[in-house]
Amino acid sequence: MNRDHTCGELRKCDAGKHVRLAGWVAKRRNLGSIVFIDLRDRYGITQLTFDESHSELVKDIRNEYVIEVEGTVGIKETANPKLETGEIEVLAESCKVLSTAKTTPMIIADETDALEDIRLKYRYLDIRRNPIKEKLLLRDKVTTIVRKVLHEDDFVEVETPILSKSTPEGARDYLVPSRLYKGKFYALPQSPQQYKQLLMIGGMDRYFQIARCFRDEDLRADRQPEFTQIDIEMSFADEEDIFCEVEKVMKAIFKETKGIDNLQFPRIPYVEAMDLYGSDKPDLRFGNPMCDVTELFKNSRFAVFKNSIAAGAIIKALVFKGASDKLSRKKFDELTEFVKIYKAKALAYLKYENDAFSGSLNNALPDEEKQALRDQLGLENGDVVLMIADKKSVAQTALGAVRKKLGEELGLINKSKYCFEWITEFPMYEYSEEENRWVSAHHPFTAPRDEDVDKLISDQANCYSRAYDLVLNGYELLSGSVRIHNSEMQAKVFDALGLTKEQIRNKFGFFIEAFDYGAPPHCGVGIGLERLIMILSGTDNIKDVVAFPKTATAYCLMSDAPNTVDQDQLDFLSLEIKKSS
RNA sequence: GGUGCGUUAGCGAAGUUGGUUAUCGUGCCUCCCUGUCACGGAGGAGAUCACGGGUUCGAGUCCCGUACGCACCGCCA
Repeated sequence: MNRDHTCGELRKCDAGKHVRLAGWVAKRRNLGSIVFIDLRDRYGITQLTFDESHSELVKDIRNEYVIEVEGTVGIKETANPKLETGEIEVLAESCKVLSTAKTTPMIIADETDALEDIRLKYRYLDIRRNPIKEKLLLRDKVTTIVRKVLHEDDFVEVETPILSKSTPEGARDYLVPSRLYKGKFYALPQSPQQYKQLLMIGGMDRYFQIARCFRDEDLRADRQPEFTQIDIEMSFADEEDIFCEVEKVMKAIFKETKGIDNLQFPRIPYVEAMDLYGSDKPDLRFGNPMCDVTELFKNSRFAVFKNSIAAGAIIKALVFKGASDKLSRKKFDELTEFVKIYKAKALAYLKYENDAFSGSLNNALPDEEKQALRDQLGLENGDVVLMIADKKSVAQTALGAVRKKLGEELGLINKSKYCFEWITEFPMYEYSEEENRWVSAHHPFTAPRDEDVDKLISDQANCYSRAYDLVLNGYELLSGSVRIHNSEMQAKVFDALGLTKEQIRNKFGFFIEAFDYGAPPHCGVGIGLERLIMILSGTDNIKDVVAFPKTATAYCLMSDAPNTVDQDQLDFLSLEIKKSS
């Protein structure tokens, strides 16, 4: 054994003990004939003190050397309140170098000097830093809680294949060429969706898995190509059962990691969320719902409004109370550019100050319309109202994005709050301009609402499903649905998606067949583990909570994956790389 | 697929209207220092200014392209 104690555990009461520690040299302070060394391991930092008679021992010790030290625990003359072990030091009597280290390319401390790309290239050094280390430890704590809670409720952890079958109708798959079946490919699972449903048919009843998922789509600050899903499925259950189970898991996690036990889980139908917040994942840590003022301007003397409405547009308005002195002309110009990202043509605004209006709409709108607007929105002095007139989906999402942006910038968000909400009754389908057909909004195994069964084929635009998301602080934390469990219903959905019998058999054959042998009603969710850890640890960067993350172009700066392979490897797989055009 | 921003010693940044030896902080090395904990003090080394092309008497600085990084839109059943 190189050590009998860790660098995080010694306290005042250990004074006088003879101990042996091992770890990394975090910092060396040489005061002449007395030398201090901060020794770091996973558990913390302990100061080693080498007095005059021992300072020769550490003459050649440099930062990040791995050393083993024996000594006696002593009390510091003045304590360091910043360290858990700040009251003690170890008066070193020996020092053995277990490993030397070159000068590191980044400073290894809570506050490093390096930017993210250097940290990713030397991720093993980054992991020595508390901010990253703590998130990995939190992740472990959360999965431990999840396993405990679910096992208590009779859920069974089952592992499903990583080498699986390409999923049509979804994200792009990562493919793995087969050696034994030339020209054929395995796909890495986008989620264990079909397997877990087959486990229900297999009578597994209550299943979960901490499951790796892979999606070959472009990345974002909250999206990695491979990620982990806490995947849950239960039989003989509906929304109430699964919501209850998920809420139980969330309550346990927040209780044990944050000491919070008053979580609320309100439910908002999708249509209402879009209407009020312009998002299917609204951040409810602040209010500021949008209002529909289309009716008010139907016969407006402002031609732009009137004509837009006549052409099918709606007008959404968003009020920020008391924000008039915080939003400058320059800010409105910036916001006008911002909404263009979301395809909105323009952003109009009015300020109401000293019982008078000003702003881009002030001259365009007659007094009576402005007063009507003031009355409908309940405007008071100091308020600002932002408006977008556009087709419904654009007006909603663009103004919703403004709500989110200004909520952040005006400091309306209470960062210590955790606001969950269930978004329910998602649309069954959405129209794909690319493919010129209706595609599943969730996935094709999602059950429709009972009252919308007759719209499955005849009225796809107004057909809603039993799919739901759980949102936390504006992040989509999980998605799930009640699944279809009878073949007739499933056939109708495939029909609505425009799939031929041939396509259905090729794409979903084994899966559909299973439903002919007795499928229980079932439903489930997949919880995005990284997003949960991000929120719990207060970061907005998913890379911070992944041990070895990829860059925005899905590249690993540390290992240089993906890489080229030897010709024999390609030959085994009968693969040939096309010369790029 | 698209938009925007960025790339200058190990790391992080500054670099003005194009002008001579590229600046600062930190890290690193050497020396001094017995109570530091972001120790302090003195000295030193360290840069093909991402790459390729162009404009110019002259380019870190202006233009074009490429690569890489970040964020966003599309995409993510």
